[in-house]
Amino acid sequence: MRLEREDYQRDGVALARYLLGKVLVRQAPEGETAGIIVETEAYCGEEDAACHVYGGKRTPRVQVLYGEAGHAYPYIIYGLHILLNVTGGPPGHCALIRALEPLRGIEIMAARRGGQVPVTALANGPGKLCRAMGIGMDCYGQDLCQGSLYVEAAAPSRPFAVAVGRRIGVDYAGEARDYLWRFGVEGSAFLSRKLEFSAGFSDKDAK
DNA sequence: GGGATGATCCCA
DNA sequence: GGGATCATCCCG
Repeated sequence: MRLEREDYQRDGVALARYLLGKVLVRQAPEGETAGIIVETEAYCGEEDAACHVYGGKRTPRVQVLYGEAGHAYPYIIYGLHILLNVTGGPPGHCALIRALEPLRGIEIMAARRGGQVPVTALANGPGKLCRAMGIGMDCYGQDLCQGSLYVEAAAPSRPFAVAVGRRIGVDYAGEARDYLWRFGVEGSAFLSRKLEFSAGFSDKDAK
C-alpha cells in the first residue's frame, strides 16, 4: 500500500527513521523494480549546516524542499551520480535514501548496473540505487502519492533493530558533521557502510 | 562569464 | 589513494 501524504509529514529525523523497512518502488517501461529501504540520512532544513537549504538558501534546485511533503528531490552530485531525497513536513526537511535491499525486478536492476553485480551490491549506496532503480532528474518534484515513483508500507515486516551513525560526506558542516543522523537496519548485508552504534530502539518505536 | 565545489563510485 | 566529470552556486 502506497504511503499517503500524512505519512511524510515529519521532520527529517523522524522521516529518515520512519522510512526504514518501507519499500521504494519504481514503475518503468522495462518493468517494476522495488527494494526495502535499509539505510537513510536526515537533512533538517535551514539550521542544518549539511542541508542544501542551510542558511535559508532558496535556489531553483532546492525549491521542492520548500513545497509539500512526500515529493522527490533528486540531485546530481560530482557531475555523474544522482541521489534521491524524499521531502518531509517542515520546510527544507528531507530524508536521503542511501541503500536498498533489492526485492523485485532484480534482473532489471542488474541490467541497469551493467551486468554481473552481486545482489548485495546492486543498491548499497545512494548513487547505485538511483542507477539500479532508473531514477533520474526527470523525477524532480514528482509527487510520491501518485505516479511511477513511490514508497509502500512494509508487508508483514520482520521487526528489526535500528543502528545509527554520522552522516557520510558532510565533514565540512561544522558541529553538524557529528550528528547521529544516519539510520540503518542493524546487521543488514545491504548497507553502504557499517553504522557505528546501536540506536537502542527498534522500528516499532519509530512509528 | 568563470572558477570552485561536491550528501559518490570504481579501480588500483 | 585518486581520478572521473559536470550541474550548480557564487563571485564579479
